[in-house]
Amino acid sequence: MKQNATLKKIAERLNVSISTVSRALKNHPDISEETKKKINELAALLEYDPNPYAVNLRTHSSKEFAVVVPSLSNFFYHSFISAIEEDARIDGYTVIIYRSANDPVIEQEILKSCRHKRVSGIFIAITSGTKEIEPFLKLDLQGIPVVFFDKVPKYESCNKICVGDAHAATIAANEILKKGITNVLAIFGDENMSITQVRLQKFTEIVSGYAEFKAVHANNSEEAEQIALSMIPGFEKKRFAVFCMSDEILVGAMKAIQRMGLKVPADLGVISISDGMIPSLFYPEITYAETSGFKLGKLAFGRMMRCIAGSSFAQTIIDESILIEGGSI
Amino acid sequence: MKQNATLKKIAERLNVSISTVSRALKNHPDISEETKKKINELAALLEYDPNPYAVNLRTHSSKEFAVVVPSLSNFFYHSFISAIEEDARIDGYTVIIYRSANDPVIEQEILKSCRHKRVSGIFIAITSGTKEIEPFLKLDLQGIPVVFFDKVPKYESCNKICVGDAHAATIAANEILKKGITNVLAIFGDENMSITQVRLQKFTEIVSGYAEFKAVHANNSEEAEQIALSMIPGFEKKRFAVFCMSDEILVGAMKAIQRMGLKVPADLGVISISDGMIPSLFYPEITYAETSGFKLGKLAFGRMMRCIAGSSFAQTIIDESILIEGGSI
DNA sequence: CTGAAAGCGCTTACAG
DNA sequence: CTGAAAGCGCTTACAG
Repeated sequence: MKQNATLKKIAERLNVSISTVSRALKNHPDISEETKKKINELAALLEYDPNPYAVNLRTHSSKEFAVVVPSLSNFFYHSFISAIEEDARIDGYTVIIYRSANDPVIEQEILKSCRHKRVSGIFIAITSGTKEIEPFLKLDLQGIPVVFFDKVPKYESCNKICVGDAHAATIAANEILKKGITNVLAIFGDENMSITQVRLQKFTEIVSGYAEFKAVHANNSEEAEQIALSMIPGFEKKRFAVFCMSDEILVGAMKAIQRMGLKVPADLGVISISDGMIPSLFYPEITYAETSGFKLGKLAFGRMMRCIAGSSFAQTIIDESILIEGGSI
Repeated sequence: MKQNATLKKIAERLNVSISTVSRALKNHPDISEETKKKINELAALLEYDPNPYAVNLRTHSSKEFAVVVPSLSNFFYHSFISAIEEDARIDGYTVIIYRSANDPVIEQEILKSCRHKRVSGIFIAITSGTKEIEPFLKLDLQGIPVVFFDKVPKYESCNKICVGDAHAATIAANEILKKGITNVLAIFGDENMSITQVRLQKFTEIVSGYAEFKAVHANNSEEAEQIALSMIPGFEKKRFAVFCMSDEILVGAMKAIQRMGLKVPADLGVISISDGMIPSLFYPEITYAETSGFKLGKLAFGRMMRCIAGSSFAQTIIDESILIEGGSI
């Protein structure tokens, strides 16, 4: 088993002190060019890399961000994480990803682990069962900034970066009206989720008066499929569209549409709110109001860096959506 | 900013030595029950938790596993990681997830980071561009076991846990013959991946002689779509099926099929190898040979624990698949 | 320009 | 049963 190089080994081989090696490697101005040169050469040869545990123990900083998500198999979070990683790399931070499995107990354990590791900051989408937010605030007080994203607590004074639900619903609703659709089946998710409420309210506000529409709720793909199967036949197919609030709903609705052998967009239009992965699986691709995980990640990272720089002013940032046309409406 | 409790603080408050506190907290038999009791009580009160950096610096072990995957938005990896986390939790290990973004350079950086952190072990699905495996073998020599899964190198003597590619291909091929299909378009992935080669070889072996078939390669969904678009029209639609080696291929093929307005399974059959997420998005659902990430994770973890226990005997474990019927063939 | 020394928080062989 | 001491690998104020 090959030993890792240490400052001590380099110092011994070169007959200098450990301090000098340490300084030379950090390009400290005190050290002569000559000394620096020979130290850096040997370090390269030995593939020296500082032991992060020792560094952390000394400096109390880890240059490591944690991202905590309920689930990984989610294109939205994936894009979010990509954005964080992209920016973190530039600033010399490492990103570690934790999965809470949507379990508040596991979430607490992860938090504890982050605290002990003194991560530089935490990006987190909380579980649907997360009740207490004191542990998060405590971290903030200990100097570990917490930036909530997507699934955020209701509590006011914390850093939150969210998808603009009202805006996304507005975009989708406007597109429906613009296309001259007059009959709409709008399928929403779980009635208790705040994101459902916001999307429903805004959508209704815009569409009502201009189109006949029916709003229904489905708790999962199967329910959405059943609803679509039973309700679509009742609509006059002319100038008719189905609006799906989320990917989950869209998947169910599309199954029903395929099952009934209907053609999109000839027989009916389809429009949804999505991050774009699921809509791209169909032909024609589904038109959607984009909620971009990537953009959200960029915003969150910016906020985080400002927290680290000392801005303790909690702030809510909301990301707006744009319409991505896919030919389904 | 609240300070974290340390052994020293507890020792001072209780007028005992640091050594005693350390031992009491580990339930060392030398320490009297009485002393243990008061120390544990204060530790609980102060929410003492050992500084992992200090522990690691001393003991050279982290009780932390790394899982490295090319992508997160992948149901297969998600199930794999769930299985690892489930088992790791039981044994007191933490799991950290790294994303290589299918970039060999980032993969190397992650490896370096794992080495410096002296993780207890690494589970890795390599990138498609990974050429050198010495860095992995070096880790193994340094006492950090590496268990490859799913995307594994060709090199013989390493720990590999794979989907039973030959078996999955066999199941799919047999189902095709069983259904009386005589014309097959088989779309495979990147020719350089060993998984492609194995699946292609086995599939060919079984189908040839019984059906007319054409095997082609696509490096991504778009290529698969183009291939399907250009080649499907050339086939006699009677008793014809498309075989897709992976989800990526399936997505492309299904887009082409929808685009051409063909009906599944009336016009043509479709069968694939998958973990089951993508096949369930269509109607009818796609029939597939199941490769379970969860089962693979359980196998990989078992192998890892045996490595840690000292079994240096490299071993390839293969997980077998089963056929999940969806009505597409 | 360079080095000796202290200390981050822990573990553990050694001594008593 | 308990403690003093060394040491993991690093950084940095202090001294020269």
